[in-house]
Amino acid sequence: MNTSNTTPLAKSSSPYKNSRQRNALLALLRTTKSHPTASWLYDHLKGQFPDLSPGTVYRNLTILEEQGLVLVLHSGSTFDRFDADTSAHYHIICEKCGKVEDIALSADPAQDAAAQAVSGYKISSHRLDFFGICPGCQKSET
Amino acid sequence: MNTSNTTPLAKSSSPYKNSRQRNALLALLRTTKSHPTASWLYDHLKGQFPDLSPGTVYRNLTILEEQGLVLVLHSGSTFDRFDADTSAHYHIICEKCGKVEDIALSADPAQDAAAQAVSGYKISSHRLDFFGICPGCQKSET
DNA sequence: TTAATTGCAAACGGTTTGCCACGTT
DNA sequence: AACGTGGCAAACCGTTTGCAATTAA
Repeated sequence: MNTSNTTPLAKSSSPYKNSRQRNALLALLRTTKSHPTASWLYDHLKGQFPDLSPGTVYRNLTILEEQGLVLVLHSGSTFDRFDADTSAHYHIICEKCGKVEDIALSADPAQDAAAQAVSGYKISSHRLDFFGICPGCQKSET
Repeated sequence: MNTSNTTPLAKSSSPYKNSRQRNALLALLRTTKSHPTASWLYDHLKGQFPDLSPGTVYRNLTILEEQGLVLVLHSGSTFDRFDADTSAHYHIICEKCGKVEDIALSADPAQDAAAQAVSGYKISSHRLDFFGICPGCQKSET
């Protein structure tokens, strides 16, 4: 048996330390339902952290995602959006202004079992996104 | 009434010409269900068009999408995938190897009406993607 | 004291674009 | 002839990364 005190810490693969920037980032993301972009988060955190760099925002978003505290939305643009609401819910995306909103349709967890049966995949999740024109953009349509 | 023969062609905003490269691109995309990337398409077309450039592939994929002949899949990677099957169908994505497959679940068009009623959006489509581990990757899991 | 985190700046990589010659109509 | 298209190369832009200094534990 191993009697030394140099025993490798069993799978302590993520020894995160506390970070003011990361805490503020998560707090900010939790104040909004607008599914902001990294650049929006960066701009809004600069008030608190004048020397903030984009790299810090991206690194921390990655960590928060690993921790399961944040979801990344690949909404179809060239940039990603982020969501601190990790409960099962669906989104609706405006094809004109690019806005991403939650949609009040209850998520159906049974879908995963059906998909698993049909595909042989081990399903972990699904996403359902609707595309259309939001009420505001409908008014101003040409 | 307008008797001149310089009448602007009413909204002829897309006077596409025929193009060997674009025809071959669509033909190639129609031969596969693997939802290939632009780079895969580029590599496979180089045989026919040794001087082919990536720009041509991207420009033509954009045109084919405008024409409704090709769908762009934002599967969560840094790059997009393309699908010449424009019928309503859903996808399943392997989180390990990145493969994208069609899933044999019938699409439900009624979803759009429900979403429209609940959101006030004018819905045009929805996408449903499942995430999980494919049979092949399950075997080789650590 | 150890190691995670930060800011900075440079690099990355998929995609887009300007330019001019070529192909299609 | 008119104009969409192709090839080439440079630009673009959101994101990632290497590095030395800072900060958390």
